[in-house]
Amino acid sequence: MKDMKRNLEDITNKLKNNNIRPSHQRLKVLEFLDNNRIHPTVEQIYHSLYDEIPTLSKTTIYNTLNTLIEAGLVRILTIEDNEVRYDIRTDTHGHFKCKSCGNIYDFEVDMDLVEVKGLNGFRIYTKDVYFSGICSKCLEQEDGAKIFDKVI
Amino acid sequence: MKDMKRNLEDITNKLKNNNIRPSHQRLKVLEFLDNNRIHPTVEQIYHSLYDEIPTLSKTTIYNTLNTLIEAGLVRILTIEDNEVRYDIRTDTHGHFKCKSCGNIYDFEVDMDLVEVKGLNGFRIYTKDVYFSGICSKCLEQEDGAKIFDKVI
DNA sequence: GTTCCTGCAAAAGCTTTGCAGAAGA
DNA sequence: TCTTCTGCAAAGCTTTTGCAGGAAC
Repeated sequence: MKDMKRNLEDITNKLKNNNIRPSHQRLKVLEFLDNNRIHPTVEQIYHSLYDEIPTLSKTTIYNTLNTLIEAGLVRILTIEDNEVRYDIRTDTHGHFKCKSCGNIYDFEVDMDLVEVKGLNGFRIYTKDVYFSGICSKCLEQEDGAKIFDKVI
Repeated sequence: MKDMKRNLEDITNKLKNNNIRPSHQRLKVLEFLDNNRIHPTVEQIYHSLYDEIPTLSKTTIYNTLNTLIEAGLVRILTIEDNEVRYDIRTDTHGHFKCKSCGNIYDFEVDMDLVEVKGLNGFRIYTKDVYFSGICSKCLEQEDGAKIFDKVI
């Protein structure tokens, strides 16, 4: 288990290695993404850091995220209409959105095994998989059929 | 090959079966989506129909699309940030976006064969697959390496 | 006649831009 | 000192809402 100091050092180096100045705000944003794997929106990041940095502005969150995306340290998730989310995991993995609680879960998927027809001669750079439904926690708490009726 | 009249009749029935009044605007929007499988944006639909219906408003496009989505006749594609697209195909299929020409291609994918880890006990309703890269046409036209440098 | 639809204008959100002062190298 | 970063205010876009007139049933 990493201690906080070590973690901060890692994040600082991550930024330095990509020629991004490790400003306080940038460190905090990247640290938040690293510690909270919830695929947050700009609003969530802003709200979470606001107590700690009362002078923080949303512009800075946008600036920082765009910088991190350009450097390949973060990627955008366009899971659903009108909610842009950000993910610190940049390797290929799937996302599941629960229609009941709204949480987004990561899952592992081996896309190399997927059979695809109609892309002969295409060069593929990125592969994304997005599922939606009801997560196990929500299914335990409520009657599944009731939820089904609610969301459809 | 279907003639135009027959096609219009089909579309009218499709609306009627879903308790949606087959107004002129709605017919034209659905017809456009059916004839042009380009996963258009609101802007594209509006622009394409404007010549034919000069009184058309974007509000109507939005209203119509939301009605069609609610009825399950159309679905939203959230392929990339800040461009919402609409698809008349509602069965499971993949989408490929070419980073060079921007076109979106459909492809067939058998998601039942995909091995997934981490979703035990989850109920899955929808499965979406989104790839990006360079399409075969663009690869033929230009040197692949050059395009690669350009988009990365 | 009654219900539903269209489209204008305005409002509401989210994201970007311009820029001046602050911070960092 | 010089470059880069932050954050306020304003602008730019996309989408939604309120509503009055019009169309469909």
